[in-house]
Amino acid sequence: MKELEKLNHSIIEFYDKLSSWEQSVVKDKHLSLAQTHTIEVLGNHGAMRMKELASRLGITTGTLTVQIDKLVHAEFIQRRPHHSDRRSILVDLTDEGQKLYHEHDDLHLRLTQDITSNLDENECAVLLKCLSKMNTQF
Amino acid sequence: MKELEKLNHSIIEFYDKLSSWEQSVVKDKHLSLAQTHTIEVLGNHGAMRMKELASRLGITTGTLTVQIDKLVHAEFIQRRPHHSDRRSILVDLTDEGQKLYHEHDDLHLRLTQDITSNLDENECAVLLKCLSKMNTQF
DNA sequence: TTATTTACATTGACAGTCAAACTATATAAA
DNA sequence: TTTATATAGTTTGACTGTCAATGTAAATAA
Repeated sequence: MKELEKLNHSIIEFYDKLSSWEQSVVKDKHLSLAQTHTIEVLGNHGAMRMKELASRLGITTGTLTVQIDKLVHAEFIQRRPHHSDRRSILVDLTDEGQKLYHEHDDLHLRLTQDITSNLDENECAVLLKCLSKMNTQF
Repeated sequence: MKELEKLNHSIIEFYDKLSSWEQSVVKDKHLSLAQTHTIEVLGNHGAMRMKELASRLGITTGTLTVQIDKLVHAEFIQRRPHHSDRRSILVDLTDEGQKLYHEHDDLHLRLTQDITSNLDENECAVLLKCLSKMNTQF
């Protein structure tokens, strides 16, 4: 039980620190957290409908519409018609958006490299296994 | 290098899932994420000055003032004079606020229990060690 | 053909946020 | 001591992100 509490505390601390890191990273650029997250999801999963994107982001389509308007205006995102459903719209990254996504992804990778620099090979392997198991268990 | 990318991806996924979980937890109650976080920090560290609390939350004192106003009104937080500096104000949880904090903390503990249920004893130990190292490395 | 459902957009009303200006107190300099 | 500067917290104005409710067009079911 005591061990579980330590683990719980460590997870919360880890989450907080990641959160601060992300905040400071986006503040350095001229992007908001919400916009970055939108670009992140599109970069990870590719073009998708508004409905699906909103669901992945955990926001309503109304909110997303406004969000996408801004990102289209900033030329990071483009709207395309859906091939079979004329009600739907496909949202996708532009080349500029892709570039931004990869820049951000690189920052993440560098962070991961930094914070795992004190872990040995076995620890890294176990950590990855634990994270995978936890992610499926969520 | 490939292993590092997997780790990076797992960390991002873990962070996203924790984020969604927290969002849904606070939505179930009638509290905002920001308010919950404020109560969390005060519960973890005890009474502190506005300045320090704002810094820990990563917001300005102006923003915090408004936030605390609401939480004082909701009777989860109280303002107290600072013993030696009359410019400063100590912010602290009320009994009601403490109760709320423990409720939230319990939810976190239960989540940790859930997501680690498929890890064996050794994995848990290594995970804790990795998280601790990563937290100090940040 | 009509009714219902679905996808997205629009609007109005709030939180949360910051930067800048303000007040009161503390600290340093003259 | 008196004055200047720095610090803690508050207030205000502007902006973003958010939802709920409503609207519009297209798809699907009756």
